[in-house]
Amino acid sequence: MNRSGSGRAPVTLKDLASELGIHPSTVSRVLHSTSDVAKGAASSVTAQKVRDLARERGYSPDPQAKSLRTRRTRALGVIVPRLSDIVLATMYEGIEEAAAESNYSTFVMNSHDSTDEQRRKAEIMLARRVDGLILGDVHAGSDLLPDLRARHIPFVLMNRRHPGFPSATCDDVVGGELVADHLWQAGHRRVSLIAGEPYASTALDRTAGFRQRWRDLGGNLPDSSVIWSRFDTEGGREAAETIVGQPGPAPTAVFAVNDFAAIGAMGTFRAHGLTVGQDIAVVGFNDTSLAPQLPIPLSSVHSPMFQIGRQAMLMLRRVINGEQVESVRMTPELFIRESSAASPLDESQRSLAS
Amino acid sequence: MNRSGSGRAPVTLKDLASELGIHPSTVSRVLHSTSDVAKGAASSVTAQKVRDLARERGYSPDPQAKSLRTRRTRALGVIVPRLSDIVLATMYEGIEEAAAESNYSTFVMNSHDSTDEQRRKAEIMLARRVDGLILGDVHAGSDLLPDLRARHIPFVLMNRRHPGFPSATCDDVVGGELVADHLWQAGHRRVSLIAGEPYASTALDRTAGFRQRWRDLGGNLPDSSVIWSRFDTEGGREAAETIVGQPGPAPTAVFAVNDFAAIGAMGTFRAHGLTVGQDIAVVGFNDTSLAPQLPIPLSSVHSPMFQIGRQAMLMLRRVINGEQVESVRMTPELFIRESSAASPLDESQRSLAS
DNA sequence: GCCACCTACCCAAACGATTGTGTAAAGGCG
DNA sequence: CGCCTTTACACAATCGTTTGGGTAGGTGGC
Repeated sequence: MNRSGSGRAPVTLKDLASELGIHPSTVSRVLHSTSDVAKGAASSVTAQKVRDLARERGYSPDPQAKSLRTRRTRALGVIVPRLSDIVLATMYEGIEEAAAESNYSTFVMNSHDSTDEQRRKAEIMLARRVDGLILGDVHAGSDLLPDLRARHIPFVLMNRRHPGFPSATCDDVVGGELVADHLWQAGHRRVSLIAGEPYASTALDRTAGFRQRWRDLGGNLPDSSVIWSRFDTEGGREAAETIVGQPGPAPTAVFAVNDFAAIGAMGTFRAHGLTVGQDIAVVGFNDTSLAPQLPIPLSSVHSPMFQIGRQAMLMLRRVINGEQVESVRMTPELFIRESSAASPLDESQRSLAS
Repeated sequence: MNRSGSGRAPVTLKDLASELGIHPSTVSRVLHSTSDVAKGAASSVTAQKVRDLARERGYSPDPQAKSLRTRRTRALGVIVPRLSDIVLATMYEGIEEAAAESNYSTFVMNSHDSTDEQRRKAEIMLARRVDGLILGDVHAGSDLLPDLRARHIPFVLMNRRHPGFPSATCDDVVGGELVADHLWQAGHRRVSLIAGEPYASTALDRTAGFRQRWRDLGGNLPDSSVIWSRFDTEGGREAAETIVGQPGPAPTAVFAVNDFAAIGAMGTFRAHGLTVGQDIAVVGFNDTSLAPQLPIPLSSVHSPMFQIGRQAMLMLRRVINGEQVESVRMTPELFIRESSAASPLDESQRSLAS
């Protein structure tokens, strides 16, 4: 069984020690410590010889042995709905970068936004003895979180927040407000929301931020104009289909809480003969790299996804070290592009145009 | 699993053994084996007691201890250019699914398509003592591969291939041919290629497949019509800019070897007043979930990304077990959509139309 | 000259599992 | 009844580190 992996057996502490004629523990202390333990461990001459030989032989400590002894794996578990969602993937890139800087490694798993899978994947991670978890897929009423806390497992939330637990997120409420301001100022009065999944705080907060601000501005936004949907293009398409099919005058603007839903919606509108940016304004969320490059560039709220990932990792590290942490909400920024640049036509123009 | 409220120290073999008044090794043999070693290890009565207690206490073996002894970590390393590329992310989902089925876990890292980082990340993975590597970012002239082979490290390639090494890829040559056939039959005679990065076999094969077939059909495709580019929207935009700016009659069709490059190109064409699908046909590659949902649905060659990921994982498992493996090339399929559905206008119609 | 204190190490016990070998008791056979 | 298998375990080494204790020999103070 051990055939193929046995290229060259990795060099161990004992190898180095016996080659130098000293004890493995001495080698360990020299290599291991930041010269505070090392000071008492060996003469500077010996220490140098040890370090030189270690480099020469390409010594790298066996992480399994180390973990066994120290009870720390320096591995983290990351659970996301799906990595093929560019938003989560970008956050993961932030995690990975920050993790690598602190000599952590990360396992990632997809939960497909199923609470069952979420729990199952978490248990797999814990069976691997990860030092902590980053959960990017928490659901509104999750009972996994109290459970993990009761078991004293270090974890932080990412992207979606949950009251009472530390999280790194975008300030989604503000994001929603930005869009409300923008559309109101552009002259829109009839809007619809493609609101996302009601179990995700991102969807709830963006929607809530928009609605509250819209009301404050004097706008009217009936419940029927808020369409809950999946986060992907297909979800956006279906929601747009619903919007188009609704009785009464069509909205002049649509806010989709996710770029992909927005893209799906744009497809639908076009299929119904509406020109996005003229007949109907569309605003997305996250400002994925696609948004500015679309045939009709998509207005979108930029959320610092990469930084959210980095923050989540840094927070988790502090939780692991027993520190108290506060949730962070990073500020979003609205980028207005062609998909929502024009003011709505008034009714007379509208009928002329068609 | 570890549902019991103990919270802190996981239960060990020794705990179970002392509670039952037997030796840890007996417990190990009972739990460890698929009743072939277990048979001789304990009476069926004892075995049952062990299994019951293990379940009750939520025992799960310490993977670090296990690895230390067995010299197998059941962890794999995956290196991709960037996980925020939906193509690679989808492949990773396939890997993860297949890995989970075989009780493997995976580390993923981004190399940003830099050979330096690629090597560095590989070393980090190996320092973690992964059982094998899946490389999704191999470059044409890579010297990392022979190096890994010389060190007897089990690995397979994914997405991109490299002569002499096992890989799981799409049959990109066939993919290119499909596009050539389609565009030729639709009546196009002047085409340009947005060819991708010349160090990626995907780009090379798709381009080569197209060019060869195009010539076989009697077409003419000068070198100047093949624009090498990045794989993202920005790359597609730039390439399209180049195409539009070239002297002589503009092409009636463009084949971009990647959906994102195609999307970027579509944006550029539109900005230049060209209607994609009428004035100019565009075909992409990979058939990402976006393609059919775009405002102008994008024709694209579907590559079985998820399956490629699964295959790569299964291949790696066999390599780890010392088996001989053959590369697999999975067959692509062309989906024709609005972006390339129409036949090109001939010159007279063209001048009338404008 | 004695004691205390460094210096520069060594020793050995963990950590939690796997696995080759040993062995008492039970049972079968002649 | 003695001998030889089984049966059903126990024992102990081992994987590579870390880490709390030694300890021998030298140095310095009084």
